[in-house]
Parts: sequence; C-alpha cells; structure tokens
Amino acid sequence: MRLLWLGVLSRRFQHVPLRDTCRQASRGAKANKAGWEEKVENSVKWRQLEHKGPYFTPAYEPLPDGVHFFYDGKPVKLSVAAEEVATLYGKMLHLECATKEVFQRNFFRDWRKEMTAEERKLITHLDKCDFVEIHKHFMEKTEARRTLPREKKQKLKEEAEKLQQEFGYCILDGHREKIGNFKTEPPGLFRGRGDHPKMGMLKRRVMPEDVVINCSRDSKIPKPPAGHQWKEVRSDNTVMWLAAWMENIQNTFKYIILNPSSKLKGEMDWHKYEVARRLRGVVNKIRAQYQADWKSPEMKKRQLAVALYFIDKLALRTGNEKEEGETADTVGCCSLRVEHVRLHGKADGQEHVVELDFLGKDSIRYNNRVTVEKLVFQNLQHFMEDKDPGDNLFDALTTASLNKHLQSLMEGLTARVFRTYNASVTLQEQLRVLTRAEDSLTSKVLAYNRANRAVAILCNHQRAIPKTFEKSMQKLQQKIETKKAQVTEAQVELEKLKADLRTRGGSKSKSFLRKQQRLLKLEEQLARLHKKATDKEENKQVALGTAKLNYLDPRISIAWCKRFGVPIEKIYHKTQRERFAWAFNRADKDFEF
DNA sequence: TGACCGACTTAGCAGTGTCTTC
DNA sequence: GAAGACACTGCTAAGTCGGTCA
Repeated sequence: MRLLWLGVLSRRFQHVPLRDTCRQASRGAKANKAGWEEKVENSVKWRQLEHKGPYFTPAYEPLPDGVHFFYDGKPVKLSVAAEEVATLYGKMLHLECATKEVFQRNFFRDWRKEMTAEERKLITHLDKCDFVEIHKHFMEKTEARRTLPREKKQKLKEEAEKLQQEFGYCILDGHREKIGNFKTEPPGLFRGRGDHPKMGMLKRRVMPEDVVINCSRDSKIPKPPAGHQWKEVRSDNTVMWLAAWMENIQNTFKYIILNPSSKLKGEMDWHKYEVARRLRGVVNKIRAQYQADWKSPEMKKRQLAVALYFIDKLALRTGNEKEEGETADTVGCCSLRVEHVRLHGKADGQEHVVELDFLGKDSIRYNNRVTVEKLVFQNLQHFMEDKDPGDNLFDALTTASLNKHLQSLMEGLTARVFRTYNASVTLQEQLRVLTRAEDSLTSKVLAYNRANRAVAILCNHQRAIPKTFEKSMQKLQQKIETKKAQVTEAQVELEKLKADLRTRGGSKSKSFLRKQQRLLKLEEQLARLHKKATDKEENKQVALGTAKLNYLDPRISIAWCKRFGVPIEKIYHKTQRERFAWAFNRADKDFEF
C-alpha cells in the first residue's frame, strides 16, 4: 500500500511553488474506517488541520541608556542590529562555551556582518570589546524576574497561558490538540554539543517570510503578522508539521509540531512499539543468521553480521555518515573507525575482549569492554588489518545497505528497532527479576528505577553529575547518621523497659507498646533513607528519562503497576501520563511485550 | 549508486515551578 | 516565610531513515 504513494509523497521542499500547493492524499476516507495500523501505513496523517501559525519572538528591545558597550576602553553606541548581536554574546559571557576560541571566532565573524561600515572599521578585535555592562544588565534582569512579587509572577503566568490558548492549540480532525512548540526559535548564538565547528555562529531571527504554513485548504488560513506575509501556504496531509522554516546554521528545517500527548503522536508511538514487538517473533532467526554469516567468505556479509551483532548486543546506534567539518566528530556502529576499537586477546581474566571508545550522539562518550565470541574477535582483527587509525572499521558497509538487509528479514525492520526492542525486553525482564509482591511500595519503585536504569545503561544514556550532587548527598548521609542514632537510642530505651518487665513481671504497659511502635517507625524511616541514598548514588550519572520516554513500551510499565498495585503516578508524572494516554486501555495486568 | 534532502525521533540541558525542611 | 532540593517542562541540537535526483 505504501508503494502506491511514493510518487505523491516526496517532492523537494524548496521546489514546490508558492501558495498553490495541495497534496491531500485522498485515502483519508478509507482511513476513517481503518484502524491505526492502516492510517500509519498509508501515510495520511490528517483530514482537517487548522491553527493560528507560529508565535513570533518579540522584536529586539534596545539597551537602556545606562548600559554601555566599550571598545578599547571607550563607550561605543552601536547600531540596533549590531547591538542586538552584541547582547546575545553579552548574555553568554559566564558560559564555558563562550570562552572557546572557535565560538569567539565564529561569533566575531558573524557579528561583523551585522555592523555598519563604520562599526566594522572601528571594531576589529574581539579582545578589545568589553561586554561586561551588558552582561551585568541581563544578569540583573534575570534576578529581578526571579524575585518578582507573587502577584506579578501570577500575572506573567496568566499572560503565558493566554498565549498558549491562542497559539498553542490546533484543530486536527475535529479534535483540539496541543501543539508542542508554537513559538519560533529566538535569535541567538548557536551552541552545538561537544566540539562543534559552528559554535558561536549567529542564528538569525525567523521572519514570517521564512515560514511555510501547512493546514487544510478549507480551514481558516492563519494570518501573518501585520505588514508581513508567509513564504508559502500549503496543504499536505501526508506530513505532521504545522509550520516550518529553514534555519541558517546547518540549513535544515525546523518544524512546529504537535505535542506528544496528541492522538496522532500517540498513534505513531504505538506503531513504533508494535514493530518492535514483531521483531520478537523473528529475532532468534535473525541472530542465528548473523552468527552463521560470521563465517561467510564474503567480506561484506561478515562486516554486516558483526555490525548487526554490535547493534543487537550493545544497542549501538546505526551511525550514519556525516559531512566532515559541519558537525562534531561523533560516530555510531557503521561509522566506527579503527581508532575506536581495541582488541585484547585476554583481559580481566576473560578471552576475546573488545574495547570500544568513541563519542556518540551529542558527543556522549561510549566506553565499554565486552567479551565477544571468538569468530567476532577474529573478524574484527581481520577488518582492522592494514588499516590506519582513521579508516572505517566497516568499510564495506553503509547504513542504507544494512537497513536494506534488515527490511528483507522483516517488513519495517531497521537498525534502530533493535534499540527499542532490546530496551523494552530488558525492562520487562528486569521487572520480573527485581519485583517481589510482598515488598513495600518504596522497594517496588526502587526496583522499577533499577530496571529503568539497566536500560539507560544499555543505551548509554548519560547525564552530567548534578552540580549540587555532592552537597545533597552529604546532607542525606547526615540524615542517615542522625536517624541511626535515634534508632540506637530507641533500642536502648526498649531494652531497659524489657529488663524492667522481666524483673517486675506482668503485662506490657502502654508506654512499652508506644516505644516499640516508635522503634519500628524509626527503623522503617532509616531503611527508606538508605534506599534513597542508594538510588541517588546509582543514578548520579545516568539519565533515566530518555529511555522511559523513547524506548520503553509504556504498556509494560502500566501492566506492572496494575499487577503489583503501584499507583501509576509513581512511575509517570502528569505530562508522561498524557503522552502515554494511548497505552492505558491497551495494557491489562497480563500484558506481555 | 551515492549525495543530498525532508520529516521525523531521540537527546541532554537549563530554567522554572513546586515541594520539603528548617 | 525563606532557602534549598528536586521534579518537571521547554528548548533545540543531533540523530535515523526513506525518499529523489543526477
């Protein structure tokens, strides 16, 4: 069915003529009767889409008279355009990225483009520029906002809510749906992750003339701000975006899209997990095949088999090729280089140990030692033979050929499905191992977090250690010590009463029972604090949220909550419950992924 | 066939809001 | 009521992957 639409679906974005575009896939009527599966499959995303267009960042407000920019020690009044960009830099003075040479060079080059000819002649060296007053001004503004009286904060909140109500919702197929990001991105200095060659470049203001609006033909077309017009208005119901523009740093599109709680996003989410569940039925066959292919005489086949093994066993990302010099130097499985792999015939008392050390998505380091099968080890040795450190490990492999191969094994199967599959299977298995029905609620939640953490570690979801970690951990330890002392004290008191009772005889007094209860309560409190400390320590560098939102089939968690009487609020907070609304009536307590 | 493009998902961080503790 | 801790949200960068085009 999908093939029928190939011709209709893809047309180069910038080649579409302005204003008269209409690509309403006519299968909508069929999708009416059909279930989610068919709707997702035939690519029709909506039949009615109406919205107000994006909310634009307010115009630049010039600096007040008392705030100056200095060049070479002298105050300089900048043109509005140059001043606006200077303020973007001034705001970032305290950030680490602003101290980097690449950032400064890129900023200065782009800033000079915004200057008048006179300014350009005068301002020739960044190190002679003084943004300190500008920086102070914005820091004071932030502080003033933070310490605003309650009523003023309330007023701001109401204004934001009004904006949300006006621009933050759309009508999609008769339903009022929340929009995810209804504001255009404000101008700023680009902050890439890791060593990004474009950091510091000026990300320019988005104007209505940059924006393409997507809505249904018969809807109320959003009005551009006064005196402006849209780049284009189109009606394409095979895509999910409401508005789009091209950003000037990487020349890629930015989209206004629906909130994850929307029905359409829910359908896509459900579909993703259904594909992963289908993999369960064929995964053993696929594993058997790639293991057999380790012995293939064809180099390409062996590389594919080893790469797939890594993707399956280590949950590596696919690793598309990237344009050199355009982004930070990061890799995934298919783009691994020889320098990222070390082979140890014997290490840590194990044989055939492979050490992977590379920067992955978002420049997060992946560093792992893993024992592999002898054939994998030998193949890797062979792939690395006569290669330089900078050469590709899998030089006969591309992500396209890998995915093409996977498609031949199961419809809809791509490399990333393995991540979803292995993450969800790990969660389900860990929950089974770690949960005991007789445990307290705290212990059950701790077990869930541990299962969640096992997945986050598998997927290498890391976070920076929170700045306040050491301090708050110390405080927690202090609390534990205090509680321990209280427990000891209560134990001593109770022992005394017990001794009295033995001497005097008779039944337990009210005071005795009270002390006994108190001791029990204190011991419970101490156990809770210990659990909290353990959880905190184990979590300090692991980001649990990413796996929970993107890789773990919510039906597993919902079923677990139902089975063990855990309130769902303990696992998902409000927005997460809204996001996974689709899963609530699709998972009873016996749901199996 | 490979380069490129468009549309989508996945990702970590920082700012804000809310709860807890003193 | 203030301060600090933590939970939550919004933001936007950075991936994946299916498609076209030369």
